[in-house]
Amino acid sequence: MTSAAAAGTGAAEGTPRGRPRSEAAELAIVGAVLRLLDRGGSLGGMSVEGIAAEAGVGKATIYRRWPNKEALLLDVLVRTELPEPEYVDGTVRDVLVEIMEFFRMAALARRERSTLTLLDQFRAVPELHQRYLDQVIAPRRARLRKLITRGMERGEIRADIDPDLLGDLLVGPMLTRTLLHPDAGLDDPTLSATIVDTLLQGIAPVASGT
Amino acid sequence: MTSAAAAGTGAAEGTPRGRPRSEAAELAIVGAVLRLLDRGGSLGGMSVEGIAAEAGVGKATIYRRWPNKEALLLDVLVRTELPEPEYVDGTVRDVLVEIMEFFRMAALARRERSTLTLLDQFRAVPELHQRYLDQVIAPRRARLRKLITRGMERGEIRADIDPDLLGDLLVGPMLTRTLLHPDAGLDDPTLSATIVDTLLQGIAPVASGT
Amino acid sequence: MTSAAAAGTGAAEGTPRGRPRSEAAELAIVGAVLRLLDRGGSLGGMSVEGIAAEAGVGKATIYRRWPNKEALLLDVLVRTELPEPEYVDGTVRDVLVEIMEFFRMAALARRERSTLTLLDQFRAVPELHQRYLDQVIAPRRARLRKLITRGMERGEIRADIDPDLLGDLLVGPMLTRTLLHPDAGLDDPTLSATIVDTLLQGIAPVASGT
Amino acid sequence: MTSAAAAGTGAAEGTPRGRPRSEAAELAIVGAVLRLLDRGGSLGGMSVEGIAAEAGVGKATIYRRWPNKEALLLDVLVRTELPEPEYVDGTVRDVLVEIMEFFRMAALARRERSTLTLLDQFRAVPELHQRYLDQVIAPRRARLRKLITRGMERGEIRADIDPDLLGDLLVGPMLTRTLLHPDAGLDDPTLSATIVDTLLQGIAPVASGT
DNA sequence: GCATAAACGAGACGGTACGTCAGGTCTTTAA
DNA sequence: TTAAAGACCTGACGTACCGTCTCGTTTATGC
Repeated sequence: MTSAAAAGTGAAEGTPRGRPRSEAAELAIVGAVLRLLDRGGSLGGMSVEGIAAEAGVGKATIYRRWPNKEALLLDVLVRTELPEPEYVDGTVRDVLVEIMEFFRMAALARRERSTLTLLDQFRAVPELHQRYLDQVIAPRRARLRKLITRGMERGEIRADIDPDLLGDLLVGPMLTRTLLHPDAGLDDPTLSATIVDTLLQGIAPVASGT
Repeated sequence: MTSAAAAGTGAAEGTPRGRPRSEAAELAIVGAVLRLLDRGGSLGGMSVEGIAAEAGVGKATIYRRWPNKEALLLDVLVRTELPEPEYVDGTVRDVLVEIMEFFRMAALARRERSTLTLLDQFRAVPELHQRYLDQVIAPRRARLRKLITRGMERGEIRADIDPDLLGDLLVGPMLTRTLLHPDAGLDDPTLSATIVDTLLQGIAPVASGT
Repeated sequence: MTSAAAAGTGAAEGTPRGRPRSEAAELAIVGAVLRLLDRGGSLGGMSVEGIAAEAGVGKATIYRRWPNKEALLLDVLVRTELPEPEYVDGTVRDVLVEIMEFFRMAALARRERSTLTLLDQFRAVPELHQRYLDQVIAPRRARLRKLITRGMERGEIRADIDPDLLGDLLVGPMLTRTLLHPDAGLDDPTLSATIVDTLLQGIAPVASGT
Repeated sequence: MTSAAAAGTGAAEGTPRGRPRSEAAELAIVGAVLRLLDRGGSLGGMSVEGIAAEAGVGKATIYRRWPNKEALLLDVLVRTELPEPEYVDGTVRDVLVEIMEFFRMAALARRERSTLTLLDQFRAVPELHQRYLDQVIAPRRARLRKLITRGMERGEIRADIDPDLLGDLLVGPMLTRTLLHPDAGLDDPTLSATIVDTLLQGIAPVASGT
């Protein structure tokens, strides 16, 4: 029905009869949502009528593509997910810092916080909730986990730690600073390095090795 | 204005004429919200009319106490905040584990996730946003920070770390598991200890091995 | 549900709880419809949103009173039915002329023509169709029939005619001139007398003529 | 749905080259309207989309032929107007009865009543209103008037009556029974004769000739 | 002990937005 | 070129809530 369906079904739709969906309209809609977000609107406070007006599009054109408001908003978030750079080579520590920088930037993009709103609203539409987790969160976690595992194999990270827990330890501070004390911290360019190094060294006093 | 105002202003209300506010109604309202939440409703999808009906109360009785829906929902969350136990004595490590257990329990109470929805919706009502941060988050952070500082003074924690960052490192995994992969992890009773110990030891391989 | 229901049920509504329906709003709605009609709108081309806007009223206030647009419009027609004067005494011929004048005036009120639209639209909602017939048409017919019967008893009208057919013969020309050639005839003040007299005399040449 | 029209119209599909089915589409459209009418639909409640679907035709194919919905519906009515028989010879009384029988049959065809809906809807499109009056009503009236005039010349009808009024007196009962009390009367085969004879004789008692 | 005054349940009020449907136009592919 | 299919914008439909405002009733205090 929407691009989700397109992603799901392989192909073989048969010949599409009738006037094809206007790609321009689709872009106008997504663009309108982003424009309204940047103009200070919150995701939850957005109305389909407002989006249609901003996009210069009929409401039906929106509902032809997305079954409801939440699906549209989620889709916009998925589409605007920043492209993660290729983390080429380097010590695991350096790549971790790089990944953390990506998270920091994504969070700073100020859309992240609103995202969480949807995660809750989607309890009523569980497949959407799952879709966000699958399409945005899971890939991030997978990349992180792969890097961590590699670090363990190389001997740069202790091998007796649950890689998932380590991922959470890394991502966690980004999340708390996005949600719980948003006024502080995210714009410190040394934050990523500090987090990674602190984790690497541990918080116990140096002498406590014994 | 509301019970918040009552808490804020000292007194000097003059003599209250007329029929006093029914405490029973207030309890019925809060109870209705909790009942609806437990029944699977999401915070965002809740309607004042539904709450009033569930509580057997007129809408005006709600609006007499809270200025709008968000304030009511936030207030319910604040009121149902679990009472934090007194963390008496013990090594810093043990107390940290205890605190983390409290966070884990609060998150498991399943209200936490919905809470985040409000944090975003409150961008439109910033003083409510601030109030949640002030009344729920800040106290938690303060307790945590105090404990960390004490740990540093006692030499149980390295003193060259930003205590706030350390707080974020501790709380982060609880948050990620609440929001980003809720299916896993929170019900593991050893989680808190694992997090604290991992942090204490660091994730780098033991340099001076053997 | 609406005034129809009120007319139907005898009484015993129990105590009406809550804020009572605003009579002002009801008047504003009906008034708005009439204003829009006078401004040239056709009954069929009228929108509930337009009516609500013209009346300065929320749409829900309309739908609280009438279940749909057609019911509202029909109700307006029923309410604005001209009060028929008391046809006191006089020869049957004179009273018939008087009645016909009433019909002519009602038709001239320019609402009659639009009424017919509803009569057809109501095929989908038969009870409304019936209601118009019952509340507007039937009373008119009854009055006419009573007068005709009286005329027969008094010997002023031939007794071997179906009174209903006679009623149709009288009303017919008003109807054709409203619907089928509206540009002509209705504003001739002698029309009613001409119809009645033509019918009384018959259209065949006077047998015992000369 | 695609070959529905082909199934409906029994026409030869023949060579699909060039311009295969201009006329077939037209017939399919008109046929679809009549089918929907017979199936109980009202003229006003008919949608172009429904007609197109029923006809197995694209909406554009309809709009290529008629400028709007009303024009289509009116055209269908005009096309399905019963062919009026040649009223050869006989006394004027007999021919009048014959004409009235034609009106009665047309009214019984049950399309007449819906017609009236259009007459009102056409206030917004006055030239359509006029067209129906011109193409359906006026010819009927002309024929009637001609006959009446002939009757007057022959001395079978009083010459001091407005022929148009007389036409209205004749047609009126058919109209009232179509619109105002549709349950009664139209299927009585003696109705036409009764109306004509009643009019000829007049409704005043016989003695009143003086 | 009786008047005053405010709170109470109920529900109507003017609005805004929802998701659907239809009107009339435009744009594809197939024949 | 013409047809079918169906997308496009517009605007109305009838519904659900928002936060406010009467209603008639109930329950405290103060004169």
